[in-house]
Amino acid sequence: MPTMTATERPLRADARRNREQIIAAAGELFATHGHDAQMEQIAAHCGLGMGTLYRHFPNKRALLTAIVGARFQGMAELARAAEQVADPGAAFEKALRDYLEAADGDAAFQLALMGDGTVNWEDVKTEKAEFAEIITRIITRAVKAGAIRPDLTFADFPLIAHGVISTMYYQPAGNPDWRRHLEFVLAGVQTPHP
Amino acid sequence: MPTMTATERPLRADARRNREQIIAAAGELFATHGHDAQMEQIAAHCGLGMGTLYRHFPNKRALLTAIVGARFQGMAELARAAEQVADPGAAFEKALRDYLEAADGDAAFQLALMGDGTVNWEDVKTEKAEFAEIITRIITRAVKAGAIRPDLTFADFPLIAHGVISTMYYQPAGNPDWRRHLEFVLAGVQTPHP
DNA sequence: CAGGAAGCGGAATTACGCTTCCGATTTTGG
DNA sequence: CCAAAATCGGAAGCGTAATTCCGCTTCCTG
Repeated sequence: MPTMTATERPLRADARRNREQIIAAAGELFATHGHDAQMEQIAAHCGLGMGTLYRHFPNKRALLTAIVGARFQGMAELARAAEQVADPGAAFEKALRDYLEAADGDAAFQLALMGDGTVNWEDVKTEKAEFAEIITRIITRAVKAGAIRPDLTFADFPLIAHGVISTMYYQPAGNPDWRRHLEFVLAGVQTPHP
Repeated sequence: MPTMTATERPLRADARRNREQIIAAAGELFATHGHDAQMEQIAAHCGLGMGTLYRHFPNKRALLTAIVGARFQGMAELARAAEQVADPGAAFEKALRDYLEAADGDAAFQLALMGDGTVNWEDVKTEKAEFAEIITRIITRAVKAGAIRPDLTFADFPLIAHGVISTMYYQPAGNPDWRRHLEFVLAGVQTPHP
């Protein structure tokens, strides 16, 4: 029950402020340093003490999970936008491109997407399902239109995306190799010629 | 100067035995547990003490590097075999397939190939160069024969291979998803149709 | 087969980072 | 403005795993 907060009085003003600061700082530091970002760094970055940090998030994993949840909402947003593209093939391509573009530069999100064990997926179930649903629709439409391999399913989306993401992750930030990698993958996903 | 061992007396018999045991055990444990394999586990697995382990390898990184070096020699062997295939396109495909097949099930080698920072590449320069040379020849030949994209170079080999390897690594061992991923990648690397 | 160099064992040392604790401080409701 | 409740700060506690140290043992040479 991640967010079963029915009868809960609103946070005290300072607490809300701090919580936001924490999420912002942690998002930034995790993006830069991946899971190696330290709790102390994060607290310091906000000018807060450890106690405060731990009052808001019981442990590092919970903090990371909260951030990944937020990122996923952003992804769903992007996917919805891609869905608006008229051409089914172009819509799929945009969805994939935007997804990767969004992951670029965010080491912790990359790790999370690749499936290292540092996120409580239980607590992001909803956000993830929302995203999956949209992508599924996009893929189905593109397949029906004959724009991409007919055997492509939603399960392939993480597969191919994560491959490209690993190129991002294990390369110095800013290295553009992954875009070339993406071109190969996109070519491979096209409807094969006879 | 990694191996500038000119005037070096041969290891004592027991020492040589132990060194081999260490490499074997470490190779196994790193394969199974990745970089999380512990030095103590490795020592125990050989029935040796920590001191012995550290006499042979000054630290964990050196041990890992030694093992990756050995693996790379194996890779070069495989690449040479692939080069014997008459059809240039098939040779390339075999080289890629065999490379990945060899990495399957070896978590530490996968990490190393993806480029996490746990290997001293300096100390494996030779083995790596040897491998690169062979793969370069294979790619050049396949390009000339028109079997694969004309813009493909050696630099793309790690790129596409590592994408697939990340699917291996971040999936429970034995999961075959990466083979499907590989099919996409192979399709994407083919000469594009007009 | 004796002497000494080369090796070995494994407990103790270090280092590092997450997490906990609790007195001090700030906010809020009346 | 006051007292209770909610928050905060940051030093101390812990667990983990690499690495070091050094007295003891085993192999090799003459």
